[in-house]
Amino acid sequence: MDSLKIATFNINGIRSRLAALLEWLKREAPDIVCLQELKAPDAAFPIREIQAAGYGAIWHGQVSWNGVAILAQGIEPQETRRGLPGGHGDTHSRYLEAVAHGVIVGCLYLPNGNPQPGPKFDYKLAWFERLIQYAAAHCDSGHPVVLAGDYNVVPTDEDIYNPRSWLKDALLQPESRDCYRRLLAQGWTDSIRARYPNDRIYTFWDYFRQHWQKNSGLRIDHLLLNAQLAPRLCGAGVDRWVRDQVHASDHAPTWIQLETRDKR
DNA sequence: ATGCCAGGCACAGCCTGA
Repeated sequence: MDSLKIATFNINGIRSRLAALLEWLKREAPDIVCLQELKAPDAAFPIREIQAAGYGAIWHGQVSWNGVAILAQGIEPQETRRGLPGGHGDTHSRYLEAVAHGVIVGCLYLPNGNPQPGPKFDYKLAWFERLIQYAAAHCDSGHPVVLAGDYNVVPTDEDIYNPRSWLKDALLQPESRDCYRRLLAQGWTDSIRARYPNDRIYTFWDYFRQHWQKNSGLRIDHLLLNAQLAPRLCGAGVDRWVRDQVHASDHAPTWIQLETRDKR
């Protein structure tokens, strides 16, 4: 291969969306996939079907909510972490990390945080602080690292169709955006924004009010690259056709391509 | 200010999502 394609996809229920996942894998053939919102316990993860599609996988499920997985084409991802450090008593399955195809891949599902203010928003910010602290070491490690997932943050007003009706939402709060900025300031590259500095790019369209049909979207799924990987970024996109299918997830797969050999 | 759709589970209305 001359490039490495890494995707993140909030699948919103892997059991309800398995056929869509398999069709997408077949058509787009990503090398690495980060999945969020499995909404299934570990025993219900469809590993057989995913292996039949040519992917190895690791997963961290949970009954009803959350759940993350990492898929790798043709190989078994080598798990390096399950859950962020700290967060005593945090039972949510929201972080999984592996080495695959020569890169360290962190797959994350950041808490939504609504309603705010309130305990759920406090949990979101506390989780974000744990991520920021953990990511600092990764950023400067000298290893190639990508942190991909559903960050549940709209970074700026350029990342939403119209902020007016979302001003009180946890995804747009100054505290949430400040956490995201501080994470980037460690030295991470927001690869979609780097690749499309002036375009409206959305990765999520809620099921209400015909938002998909009107392209009233939000950009909340992000792939962050550290300094070892950023120079290799050579492509990015959103597989909008997946969102257009009947019975689709409210997110679309979001992906980047990395040159296999470093350009520097 | 709330509901709007949608998935999952106590399979009947909730809870959660974003």
